[in-house]
Amino acid sequence: MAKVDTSLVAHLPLFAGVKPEDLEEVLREARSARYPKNTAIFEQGADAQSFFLLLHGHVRAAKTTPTGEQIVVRYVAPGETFGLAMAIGAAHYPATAMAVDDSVVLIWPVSAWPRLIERFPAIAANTMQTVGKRLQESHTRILEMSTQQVEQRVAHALLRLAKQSGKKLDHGIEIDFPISRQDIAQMTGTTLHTVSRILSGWESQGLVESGRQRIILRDPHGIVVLAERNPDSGAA
Amino acid sequence: MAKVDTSLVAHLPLFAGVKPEDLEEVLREARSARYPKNTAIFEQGADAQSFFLLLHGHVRAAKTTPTGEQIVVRYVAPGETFGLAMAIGAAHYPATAMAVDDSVVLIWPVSAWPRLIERFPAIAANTMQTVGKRLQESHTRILEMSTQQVEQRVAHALLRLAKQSGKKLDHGIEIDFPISRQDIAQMTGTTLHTVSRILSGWESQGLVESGRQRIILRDPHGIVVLAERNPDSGAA
DNA sequence: CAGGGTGTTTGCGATAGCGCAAAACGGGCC
DNA sequence: GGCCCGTTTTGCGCTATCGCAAACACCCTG
Repeated sequence: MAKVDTSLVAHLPLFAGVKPEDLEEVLREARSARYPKNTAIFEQGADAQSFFLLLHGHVRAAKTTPTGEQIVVRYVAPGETFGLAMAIGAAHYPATAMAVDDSVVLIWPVSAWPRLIERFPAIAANTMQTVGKRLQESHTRILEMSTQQVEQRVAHALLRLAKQSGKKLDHGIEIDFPISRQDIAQMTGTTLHTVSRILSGWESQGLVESGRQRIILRDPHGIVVLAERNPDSGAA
Repeated sequence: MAKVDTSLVAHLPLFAGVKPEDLEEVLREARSARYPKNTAIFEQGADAQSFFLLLHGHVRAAKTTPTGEQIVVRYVAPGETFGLAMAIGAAHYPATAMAVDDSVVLIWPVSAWPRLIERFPAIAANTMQTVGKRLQESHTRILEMSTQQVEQRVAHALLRLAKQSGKKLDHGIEIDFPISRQDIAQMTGTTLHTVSRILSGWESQGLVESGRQRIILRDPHGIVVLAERNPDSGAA
């Protein structure tokens, strides 16, 4: 297993406030692993034995209901942590993590957590902020699901994905990992059919360009307008 | 301002792992205050200058959209903390807190937080768990909003309220604070009209008894059945 | 005890979005 | 180069739920 260069991760929010010379000690406790596209990293309900930092690739965290329905909790971008169950006192992972692209992660055993935060309180503080931010994002999502129609929610979801994982092209912004209509439906609380109809519509208006598991925002500003427009103020 | 007896709060999750003799020191940094029914404790967007522990009463945390729509983030029960913005690194309160009943709270200035968690790391850990639990509850709520119909969501919401703040009566469980149909609508992502219709239906089936800002679950088990039933498996 | 105001109930029409089904598409694999 | 499979598109009918409006009920106040 190749050693991870501290300079590659020193700037990450997780390590803010950790002295560079200490960082090596933190990394020594971790191992790295590669997960090919479409492999599970951990399963919902499994014992939370590790926590993770994504170095390369993209990971989808999804939650499944007893009846088999799924929602996408979030997409993890490089530099973000995931599988923090133990930090919040959960013994089992509350969701399933799947690599949607070939991905490389750092893995710490949960047993290292108490020692880490004792030696490096900044890590605990940073994690607290991360969890807090996710809580606020969740609330935003609930707010949107409560007050907006599907089209607006899809617009917001795409804009967030573009911001988090967008690759700038000269003719727009491309979501930088494979994502299906079904995935977007599971992020916005609708069906793949409705998402497909919406994207088709947008495509014919030149707002997006899309294909199999691929979406390019051709007119991000136009989508912002859609996202923010009051539903009953629109033209016919 | 009356001194708060440590024995009244020693058992709260927030103080788990804090030695009783240290508790007094923690409480010395707080002041207590009383908020009459229907007064705001803090407003969304205001500077987060304090964090709170509810001693008596009930508090509603609600978030408002730019266009004036509201959702209820949660109801705070006695013993719970709220207004933790600063713990998660937010400079402003992300929601408005309003006493829905005459309420008594302990108030710490945010400036006390760094000192507190340094001297009593258990408090930081407990807060982390609290925030983590709320995050999971948010995800559950998103899951429900994505996959269940309104009637089931209302059922779940009432069951949660009953669990958190239910008063046992011989003929059922009463939600122990004033709550309107509108409030329930804002918890479940629907309209007060739909909630009213649902409750009327349940009332005629003997599942609940309700009135002005008052709800009694007469048949909690029956409501559990509703909450869990697969929508398309029900009888007429 | 009457008045006013907030919360609740209910009817009715409108519709966004679902659900099902089938066809078209695309692309990788052999 | 053809085949197979997962993804996407699209049509069509259906209905859960909204939105508006009006009538009510209840409580607190004066």
